[in-house]
Amino acid sequence: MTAASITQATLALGDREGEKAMSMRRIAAELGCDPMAIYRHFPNREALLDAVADSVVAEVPAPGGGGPWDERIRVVLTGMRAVALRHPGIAGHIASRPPLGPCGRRVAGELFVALAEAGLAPGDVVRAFQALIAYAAAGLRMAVDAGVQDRRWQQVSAAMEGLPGEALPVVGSAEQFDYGLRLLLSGIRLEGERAAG
Amino acid sequence: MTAASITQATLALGDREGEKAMSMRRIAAELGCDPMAIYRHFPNREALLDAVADSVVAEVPAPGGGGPWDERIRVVLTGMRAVALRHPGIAGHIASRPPLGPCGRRVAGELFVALAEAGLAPGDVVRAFQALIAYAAAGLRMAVDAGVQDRRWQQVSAAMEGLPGEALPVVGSAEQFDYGLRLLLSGIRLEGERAAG
DNA sequence: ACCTGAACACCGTTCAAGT
DNA sequence: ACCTGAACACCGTTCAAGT
Repeated sequence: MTAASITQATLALGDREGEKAMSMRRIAAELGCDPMAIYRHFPNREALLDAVADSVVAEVPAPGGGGPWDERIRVVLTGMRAVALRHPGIAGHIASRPPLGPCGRRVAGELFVALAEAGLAPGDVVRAFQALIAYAAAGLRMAVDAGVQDRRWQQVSAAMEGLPGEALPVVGSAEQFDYGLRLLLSGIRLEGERAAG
Repeated sequence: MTAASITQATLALGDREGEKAMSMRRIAAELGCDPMAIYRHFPNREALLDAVADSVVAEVPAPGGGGPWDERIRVVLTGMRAVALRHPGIAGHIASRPPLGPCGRRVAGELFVALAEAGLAPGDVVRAFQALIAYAAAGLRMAVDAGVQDRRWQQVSAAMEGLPGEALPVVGSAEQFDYGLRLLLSGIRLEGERAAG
């Protein structure tokens, strides 16, 4: 019974049975221990889920050092989305509380470096970073909820006149995510050029 | 006991005592009725919260018809954020499930029209719309969580080298939200010009 | 001192029993 | 047929009692 074994069991349970299965009682049952035994390694459920989230973020690929800054940001953020969706149980948690453990900080560091390379002023690096993380979290949430929300979203889109109902991009899809990410990166590129020139 | 009176009581309870106070039992106590009485007007708690969310979105200001498309988008989305933050109990729900009731559809319609005016192709209107809504939802969530997360976010920002710790924008602030929104709008403007020219 | 599990204070929702 | 509230199947966390 270590913090790592609890984290691992929680992740496995979430992968298998979803978000709601990761309750203190169910996790304890999975480990064959008393629910209270978990509190010896984590102060509360939130802290445990943070640890699980960070363990998932560890899988996010590191972009090669050489490429252009915008491509590196795309690799990191689409990687984060893909990795989170491979673990459906914890994906919702990652989407609502961007993980800030050691692995989360590594990813954050990569984004900071790339944004500085884009030519942004230090304060704007932080602002753009937060905007990117916010967008990534929201894109992930849309993907997580897609099963539930798709029909509702399609309703809204279809209700708008003059739009071909059949050509609509799927809500929460990788393509949709990438489109918005490219919009943000265009805005950042422009801002960096403005600051530099 | 109408759907409207239940919605109103739920909103008042949430404003007063926060998200967790809006339980079926607490709402029933507020109304002086049996918890099950609510189920005659709403199939479940989710549907009730959707109705509350939509009633809040009714307060979102309509932009004047005349202004430029990007300014109108800013008015609508910053208005949505401000309105939601005036109702802290339901703000979290609005952030995670963009409201798609009648009032939500009115707001969506305004965004669609503005994006078409920007010169985007129909399919890209939908894509950009989803990106904007995702960003708005995420910005709202950051504002809602600011009390909880601020210190954690500041940690990450402060951990990055070469950044002046004192000049950091406040996480979830209106200023931070506006910065990211302007990045997206820059990207959209560029895309519209590219499609037109 | 450490650990356990019973108990507390809740949930959303079902459903049988009453009118 | 309509309505009520007891009951079901859960929660996260506290804390007293045991070792």
